[in-house]
Amino acid sequence: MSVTARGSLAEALSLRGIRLTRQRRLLLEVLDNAPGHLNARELLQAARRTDPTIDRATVYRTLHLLKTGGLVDELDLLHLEGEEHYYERRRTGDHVHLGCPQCGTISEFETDLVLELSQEVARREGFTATGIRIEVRGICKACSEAQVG
Amino acid sequence: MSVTARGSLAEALSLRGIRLTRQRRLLLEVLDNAPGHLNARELLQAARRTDPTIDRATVYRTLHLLKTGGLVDELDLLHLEGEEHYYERRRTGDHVHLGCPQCGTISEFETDLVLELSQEVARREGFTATGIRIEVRGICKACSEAQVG
DNA sequence: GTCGTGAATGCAACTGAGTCGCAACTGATG
DNA sequence: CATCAGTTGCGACTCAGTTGCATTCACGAC
Repeated sequence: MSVTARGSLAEALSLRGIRLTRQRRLLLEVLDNAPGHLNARELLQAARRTDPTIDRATVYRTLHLLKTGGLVDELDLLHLEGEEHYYERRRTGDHVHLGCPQCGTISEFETDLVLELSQEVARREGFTATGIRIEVRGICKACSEAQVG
Repeated sequence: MSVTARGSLAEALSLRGIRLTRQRRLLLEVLDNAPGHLNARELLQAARRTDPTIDRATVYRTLHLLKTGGLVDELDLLHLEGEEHYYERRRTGDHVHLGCPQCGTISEFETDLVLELSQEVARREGFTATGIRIEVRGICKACSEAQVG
């Protein structure tokens, strides 16, 4: 349950010579345990439930750190939920975000096509992908079934 | 060269019962003739070269209209060039944006994998894609060649 | 052509995400 | 435990994007 128990994020930080402060540990924990995608405001709110003194600027600075370190991915989820950015822990399996504007649901989908795409980009363009973001907008199964009957 | 000559955007608007005002015609023309991707501020600046009285609010309202009408796609280009959104005319061929943080170049890449992806999403999830956005971050050919020698 | 009307515009004030400078504090290291 | 560069909290700031409202305009009816 704690980040230090799971290890990787905190370890990755200290490996990069980044100081592990109380605030960073807390933010990592919140990100790790979040059920869905969080934006900066939600991350701040959640963190303040544990440490009410943590500041907005710290959240932004930490997110920036995690982004450039490749530990967290920044998404906007097709602006289905708002204009802000959302953040998620970077995982090993690349995945696609599916957003349905009708019900507002964001789901995830894993497919080898993501890997194939980065390979094709490398083969045909000589472009070495370090990160890939795929967001699909459309009508989810539940909504299309509800529409038909 | 003019939007009305090319037709589709302006036509598509009037088909939807959307009034074709002087300002909208101008914005469509600018978008159509733009060499790369424009953000709202750049679009405003470019439009003001022709009509100095056009307002920021009109630009945002028009972009919103074009987005929801599916005539324009909104991108953030992995925030390589800034935190704002960028806009491009929606075309028939789906394409992928390749962004290189080292040189700041955004290039485009067409591949059947985009179509395959939307088909796989439909087959495996029952999700009917209406729009798809793929942004790849990585090292472009020029930069990796420059690095090696 | 001109008229009437609802839609669109310009303007100015506002909201809220994200940034920055700085003084106070603190985690890692010896 | 002393040191100090890196980090935090704070408050002020920037700027993208929105909104309410009075004025203007596109466009169909006549």
